[in-house]
Amino acid sequence: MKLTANRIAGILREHGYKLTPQRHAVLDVIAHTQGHLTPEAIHEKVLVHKPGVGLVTVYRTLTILAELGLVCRVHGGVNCRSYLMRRPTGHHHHLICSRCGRVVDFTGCSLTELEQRLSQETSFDINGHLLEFYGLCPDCRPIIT
Amino acid sequence: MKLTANRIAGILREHGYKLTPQRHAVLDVIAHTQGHLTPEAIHEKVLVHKPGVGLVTVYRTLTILAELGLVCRVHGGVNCRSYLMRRPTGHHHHLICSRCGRVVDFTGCSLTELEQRLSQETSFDINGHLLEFYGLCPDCRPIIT
DNA sequence: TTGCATGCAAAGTTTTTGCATTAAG
DNA sequence: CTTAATGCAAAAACTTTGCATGCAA
Repeated sequence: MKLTANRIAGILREHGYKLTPQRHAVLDVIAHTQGHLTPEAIHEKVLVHKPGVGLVTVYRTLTILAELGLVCRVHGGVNCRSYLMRRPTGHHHHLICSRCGRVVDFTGCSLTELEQRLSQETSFDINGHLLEFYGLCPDCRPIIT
Repeated sequence: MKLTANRIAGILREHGYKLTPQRHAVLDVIAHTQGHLTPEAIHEKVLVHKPGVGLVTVYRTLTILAELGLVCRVHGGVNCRSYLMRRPTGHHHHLICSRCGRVVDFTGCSLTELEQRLSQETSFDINGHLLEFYGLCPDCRPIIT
C-alpha cells in the first residue's frame, strides 16, 4: 500500500500528532531519496523547498517518524545515525553501498534457526536483531578489476 | 593465543605505535570487562587505577586499537559507539543483553548463502556485514513470566 | 478555541584539534 | 636522541531543552 499523505496524516493523528508542512517536507525528502540521510543532510534538502524550517524540527520529526515506524534508523559503519524510508515490506534489512550510500532492502534473512541455536546455547531471551550488508553498488563498482 | 602485554606491544610497534601506560590501562579495562563500554565509561574506569589520564587519550587510543583490530566497535541500538575486547575467534558477531550490556560472541553466522543471493540479485560487490542479536541474558530475564 | 508544533536561542553532549611538554624505544 | 604520545584548553560537531508564538483541527 502506498503511503499517501492522507494515510500518513492518519497514522500521525492516531498517535496524537499532526501532519504539519514541516513534517510533510521531511517525509518527502526521505521518501524521494535512494539511501540514508543524516539529520543534517535531511535539513539541507528540506530547506531547498521550504526555507525557514529549523534543524530542531527535523530532529523532532525524525524521532516521531521513527517511533511510528514510518522511517528506519540505520546503524553501523559510519553515519551511525541516519534515516531512510521504511518500505512497506515488514521485516527487512539493508544492503548499503559504502561509497554512495544507496540502500537496498532485502527480506528473507533466515536467521530463525541461528536465533534458536543461540537462544539454547546462551539462555538469552532473544527479541531482535540487526543485520546490514556492506559493499559497492553496481554504479560504484569499478568496471575494470 | 592470549594477548600478552608483549604481544600487544609488538602489534603496536609493527604499526609504528608505542605501548604507553595509558594505552595499557585502556586495554586492561576493556579486557577485564564483560560487555561493551562507552569511551566515557572506559575513561572513568581507567582513572581509578591511573589518575590523570585524559579522556582525549582514551579516544585516541580507542581509534588506534580499533584500527588494529584489538578491540571491536559495537554498533546498533543505544550506545552506538561502544567498544569491547576482540576475542581471538576471528569472524564473529555479538549477542547483546539490552539490559546489562553483557556481550556474548558467536560464530557460524552462515550468511554466505544469503550474501551470494543478494550479490546476484543486486549486483552489489558485497564485502562485509554487521549482525547483532538483542535480548535479555539469563541474569536479566525475569524468572516469572 | 485548544493544544500540539515551531523557531530561536541557549545549553548539553560528544568528539576532534592545536600546541607545548613528556616519555617510549 | 628521535619521534610519537600526552594533557590541557579550546573548538567543533552533534543533539536536546525552554519558551513565547503560531497554526492545525
